[in-house]
Amino acid sequence: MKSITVYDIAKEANVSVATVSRVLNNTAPVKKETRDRINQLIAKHQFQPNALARSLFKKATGMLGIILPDITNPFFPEVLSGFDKEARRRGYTYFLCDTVSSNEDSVDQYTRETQYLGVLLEKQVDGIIMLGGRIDLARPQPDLVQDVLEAGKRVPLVLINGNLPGTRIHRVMADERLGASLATQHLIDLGHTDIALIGGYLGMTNTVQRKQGFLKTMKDNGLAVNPDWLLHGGFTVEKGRLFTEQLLRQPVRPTAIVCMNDLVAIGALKAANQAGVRIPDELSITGYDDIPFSVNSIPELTTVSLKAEELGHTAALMLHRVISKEKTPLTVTLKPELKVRGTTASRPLRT
Amino acid sequence: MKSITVYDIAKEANVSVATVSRVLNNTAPVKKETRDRINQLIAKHQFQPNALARSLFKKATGMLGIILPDITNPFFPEVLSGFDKEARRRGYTYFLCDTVSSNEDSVDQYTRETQYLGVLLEKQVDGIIMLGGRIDLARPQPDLVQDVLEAGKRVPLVLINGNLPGTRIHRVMADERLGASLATQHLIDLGHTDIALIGGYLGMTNTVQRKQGFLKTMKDNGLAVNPDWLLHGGFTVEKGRLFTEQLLRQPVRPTAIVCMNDLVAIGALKAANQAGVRIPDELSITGYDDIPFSVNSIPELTTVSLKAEELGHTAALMLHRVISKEKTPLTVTLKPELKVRGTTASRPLRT
DNA sequence: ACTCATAATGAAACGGGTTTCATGAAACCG
DNA sequence: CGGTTTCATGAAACCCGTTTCATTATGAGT
Repeated sequence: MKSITVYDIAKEANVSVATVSRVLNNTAPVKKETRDRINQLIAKHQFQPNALARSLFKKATGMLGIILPDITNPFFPEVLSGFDKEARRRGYTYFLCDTVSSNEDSVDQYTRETQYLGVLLEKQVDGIIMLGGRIDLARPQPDLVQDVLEAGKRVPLVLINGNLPGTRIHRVMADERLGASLATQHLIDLGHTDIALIGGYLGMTNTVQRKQGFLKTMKDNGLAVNPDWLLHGGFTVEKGRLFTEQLLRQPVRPTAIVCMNDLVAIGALKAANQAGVRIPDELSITGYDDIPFSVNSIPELTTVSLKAEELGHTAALMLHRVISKEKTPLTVTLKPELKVRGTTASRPLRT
Repeated sequence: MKSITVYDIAKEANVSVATVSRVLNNTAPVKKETRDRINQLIAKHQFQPNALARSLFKKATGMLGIILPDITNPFFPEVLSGFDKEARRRGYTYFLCDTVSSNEDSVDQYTRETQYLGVLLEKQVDGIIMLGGRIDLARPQPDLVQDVLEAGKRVPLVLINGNLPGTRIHRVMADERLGASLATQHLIDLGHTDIALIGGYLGMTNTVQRKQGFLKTMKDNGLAVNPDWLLHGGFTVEKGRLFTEQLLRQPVRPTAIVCMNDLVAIGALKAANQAGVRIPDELSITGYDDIPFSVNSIPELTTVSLKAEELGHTAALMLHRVISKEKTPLTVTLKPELKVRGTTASRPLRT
């Protein structure tokens, strides 16, 4: 029941706790004979020093926190996996804070993020990763921004896909405009002119930026955008299906759809399938994120790869640098890549 | 830089630290006037007590650990989400320990699990969830089992889908035999007699048990099992595809395939698709796990639902009960459910 | 006015380590 | 051989809260 301590070891080895500590951390020379005796006792009792006590003194815990919206969205495990690898390699453990899964009591997400920030601060984590794109300008949340900045002053903090321009917060971002542009240009190159854009929340930075990329590319190619073909309000499969059904009901149908993420694209796929519209012959679809599953749809999804793992990996590295006061750039922007697979094809001939 | 402490507050309020502590925890009456003064200072300085120091004294940290194989496998985020909800509701935070993602240095998974056990113990977590089914009889790992038992003696520990019969470790499990039986019987009821079983590792408990369920059901229905149609050695999409290609190459093909998990089933779907075999008309396929994506394949996957979220949820609840010394059964077994969707149909007529 | 219970508060111990400072012993050096 | 290092080790302070114990102030009851 009662766990054993350095004091117990010290007493049994007939030395001071200081000596035991020195053996544990190899921080000063100890006579071989003494060291052996202590090590033996440590092994015998399976003694493990209490990390709380150690951290309390050292003012470093080796613990990080990562705040993300929803582990159930397959994009995030990818990011997390990249983060995990790097964090682990550097000897950190981390708290996972899911702001959506845990949201039973209808507290809004901003509040939840702030709450977690507080909890992590209390736990004395060495650093925090925030992931989301919820912190944005389109719908500023002064309190949260304030809290984040405040937290950033108290503990190293790295934002993934978070937009907080003009601040001194470290960030790693994906070039959203470029990504959307890639997808759009690909479709245009295939001859498409009637292109829809669906999914996302206009209150979120990523959505806004992707939309900008889409619009600019259309404009640069001299193409008109049909306002009825701009459907926003969700990132789920279900929404994707709904939006696509809506598009297919219209008198003039687009020949291609740019989706705000892969989930929405899957929804589009399902709707098309149900309506008997053949993919990609009659309708081209692009996704966004390149979640692992995008290669498992039939046909395989053409999508923009955010390099989710790299995002997480880079953030972890950056955070570590900040913690250990190494030099590191304030912002790193990752270039997405277009993965051309099976859901896009040349524009069908109009009947 | 230097964070402020109860001492700073105490000094500024001209009281003892004891009084500040009492205000913080509302643990003894404090004169209103004094309390207000202290609260004001706390607000002013945004003071947050150091959880390390508090935990050190209280011998309770409010921290849990969850060890799982691979967050990138879509089954685990589901479990995690269920766990997260409940843990959060009870005021716990938790460390996530991924034994595969973080496995760069080719340390085997058993070792990694043991390592994490040690780390979590050091960090003084209040309890641990282990998830996996890696701890098994088929391929006993005496060291790990020993370590787990040892850990279980030191800290409350709940196993999800872990097999450690005859021990006093708390467990929540899915009835694997029943699940496999459900899928198999469903196919038999549809008229199938030539049924293959693919995927999984024979060294893992879940695989062994599912196989037992399959074999028993076949036998109970007086059906023969073709040993060439029992293909094991992996849980991935890729493996599923390989196995299915192998099946399709055989002179006599099965008319139905029971897959060890949804990923394998997706692979089977892809292989069939590529080979021009229509699903479900020419070949029926069942999955296992009911990952969120199983409703997004085309056609939607018939699968056995493990109720992953409930698994996580139940484990969290159980762990909490153990921690707070409430009574709780040693083992809870969840009954899986068959979700009949689009990949199974009546046996095709033999040509 | 006089107990007695209760409120209000401070001093000090405690939790389990790490580190600084001081001291004695052994080793090195010219 | 005396002086300077280096080795080896212990005592005590420190990290930052919580709790126990003791003491004084306040109020109720008779």
